[in-house]
Order: sequence, then C-alpha cells, then structure tokens
Amino acid sequence: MTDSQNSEARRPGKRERLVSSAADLMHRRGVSATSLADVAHRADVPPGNVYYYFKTKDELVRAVLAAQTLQVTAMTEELGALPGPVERLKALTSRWDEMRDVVARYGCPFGSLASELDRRDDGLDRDAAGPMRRLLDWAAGQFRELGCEDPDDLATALLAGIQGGALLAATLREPHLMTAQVGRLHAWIDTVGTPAQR
Amino acid sequence: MTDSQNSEARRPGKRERLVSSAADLMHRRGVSATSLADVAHRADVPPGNVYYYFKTKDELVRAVLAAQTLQVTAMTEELGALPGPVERLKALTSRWDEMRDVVARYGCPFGSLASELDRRDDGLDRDAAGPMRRLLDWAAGQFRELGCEDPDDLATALLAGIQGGALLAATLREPHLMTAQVGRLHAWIDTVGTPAQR
DNA sequence: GTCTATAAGGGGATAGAC
DNA sequence: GTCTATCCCCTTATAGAC
Repeated sequence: MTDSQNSEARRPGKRERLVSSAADLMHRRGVSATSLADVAHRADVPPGNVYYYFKTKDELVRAVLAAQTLQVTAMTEELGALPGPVERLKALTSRWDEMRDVVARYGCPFGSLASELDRRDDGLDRDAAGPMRRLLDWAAGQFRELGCEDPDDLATALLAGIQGGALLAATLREPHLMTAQVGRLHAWIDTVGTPAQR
Repeated sequence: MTDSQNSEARRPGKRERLVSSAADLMHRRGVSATSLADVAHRADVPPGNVYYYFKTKDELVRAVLAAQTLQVTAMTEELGALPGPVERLKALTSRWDEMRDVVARYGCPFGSLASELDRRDDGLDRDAAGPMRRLLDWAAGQFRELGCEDPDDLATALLAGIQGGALLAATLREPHLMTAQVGRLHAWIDTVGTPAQR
C-alpha cells in the first residue's frame, strides 16, 4: 500500500493494478501464456513501465502469489466468525461451489497457478506452495479444534477433494461437478465432525 | 505405426520418438514452456524437421493426448485381469502411488496437461479431456459392476481424490501425500464396495 | 522422403529521455 | 519518478535444397 490513496477519487495505485491484472490474466491464460504487455495493457499502464515496479516477470508472479496468500487469509478470517469448526470447514468448501462457473472454465486460481509453477526449479516453485499451505494450515487448525486425531491428514484430504473437484470440473467444463464434489465433502465433514464416528 | 519396424534392431520411428519426447517434456515443463527445438533435440531429430511430421505445435500436443488415451486404455486393460471391481479400482489408484516421486515433482501427467490446456479456447481444450474421460468411464463401469447407485458420481469422486492428491503432492513436494491419499481412497473403495454399506 | 536455412513475429529486458 | 524506444533472443513456421 505504498501509494494507494494519493488522490481523492482515484483508482488504486499502478502497482496494485498491475498485480490484480496479472493475477486475473495468469489465472485465465496461465503464467507463460501471459505477456507483460498484456498485463500492462489491462492495468492501463505503459508497456515497458512494468519494469519500474517489478524487476522481472518472476517478481510479478511472486507478487501475485503474495496477493493470493492475503486473499486466503482474508477468507479464513471471515470464516472465523462462524460458530464452530464444522460450519467453518463447510463454508470454506462452499467458496469453490460459489465460484463454480469460473472454476469450470479456468480452474481454481490457487491450484492452477501452483500446478504451473510446481514444475519449475528456479525458486518460484517453492513460493507457489504459499497459498495452499495457508489453506492447509487453517483447515488443520479446524480439525484440531474438533479433536480429530490427524488434523493435518484430514486437511490434506479436504484440500485434495477441493482441488481434484476443481480440476475435473475445469477439464470436463461441468460446473455441477464442483457442486457435487462440495456436497460430498460436506457429508464427509459431518462424518469426521461427529464424535460418534471418531 | 506408419513405419515402426522398418529395420531390424532399430529404435522406434521418428514420429513415435517425437511424440514420446514431447509427452515427457510437456509433462515436466508444461506445454508452453516446451519448444519444438527441445522436442526435436530430445528425439534426436533435426530441429525444423518436426514440421514434416506435425503441421503445427498444437497437432503435436494432440498426438501426445492421443498417446495418453492409449496409455490409459492399456492400463485399464491390464487391470481387467484382476478378479473383481474392488481390486481393480484399488490397483488403479495404486498406480499413482507407484509414480509418487514423479508425481510429487511434476504432477500427474494427465492432470497437469489437462489443467494447462483447459484454459484455451482453440479446440485443444476439448481434446484435453480425452484421457481423463476414459479414466472416468472405466471407473464408472467398475462401480456399476459393483451395483452402486451412482457410478458416474463415484468415479468422479475417485478421480478427484487422485488428482487432488497429485496436485497437493506436487505443490508441497511431498511424495508421501500421494501415498496417504491413495490409502484413504482404498479405504473408501472398501466402504463403497461393501454391500452392507450401500 | 529428409533436412537446412531462414523468415516473421513476439517475448522479456534495458538504457536513457522526459 | 515516470515513460519511450529499442535491443536481442527465442519461437513457430516455411521455402526450398539435398
């Protein structure tokens, strides 16, 4: 937030605009299919000027990952207002159902970005895990609060279910697959969250 | 198989070599990060010569998808030798556990390729679903044989579990996540496959 | 039928003008 | 501090030599 409110009714700073444009384009087209010229154009910033804000394209990608991590944090903080872990975990998965049309077209923003960056070996592949790790940690905390034996394992199972559902929905272009998968996960959360079953 | 055995002890034809090189490189680096020069070099074929076999890069990608579909078919046919659907479904998932080190580094070959191609709108995004669809159809057939009510739904749940597990394993670079996920899926298959539970 | 040379275009990145 | 002009490399694709 270097210069976010430098004028009364002005839109966000250029840096912010570049990051959100990059996030959007990289989600819809992928990182390597997104050129810096595209990002600049969409952010309404002169083409070569991107390098004033980001030394390299990779640095811009890192900024997108940082923004995603913040987004995850904001989401989980909202969820914290709900009464119990079961409600919170169900509400988390429901977010992907709400995004089902976008997910079925471009995949989960976190999953597809991570999936593309994973295969690198320039350091970006490590940063790519950030948003997912935060989701896992939060979910594990909820399962722990429920008194489950292996909260980390359960968090992995939950996120795998979400990400797998998103991937299939996108591949088959069927939003309802995401809905169905979220429904199954809700039922599963109930099973895990009911002391009788543990 | 245009000219696969044109000489006694000779390696596979150039076209085959190009396809398998492309499949390997596109799995490890992604489609857009793989240049035709790379593919040609790895296949030991002169650079510009790729265009004799494939009119465009997209056509080469299509050939890779076709090869993956054949690979899935070969896999499911092998699995057909097993006594029952439960064994066959467990053996299917175990394949990803066996590949866990590759999966944790480069993702599932089918899932990551599909994930990258999904976001296009040039027709390749439709072809991308081929291998996954064949896996789903086969799994649904197994659940149907078990007498399950919603075989297609169960197949989706199974593949989502596999793909989600692969994505997380790759993102976190932890092969054991794939193993753990396959273990959970085995237990789930038992649940679904036991008449008492239905 | 096989391969080389090269065209044509786009990409990331830089130097320096304003 | 902001932006323009441009460099250079890499990539796909083609034309035509062997």
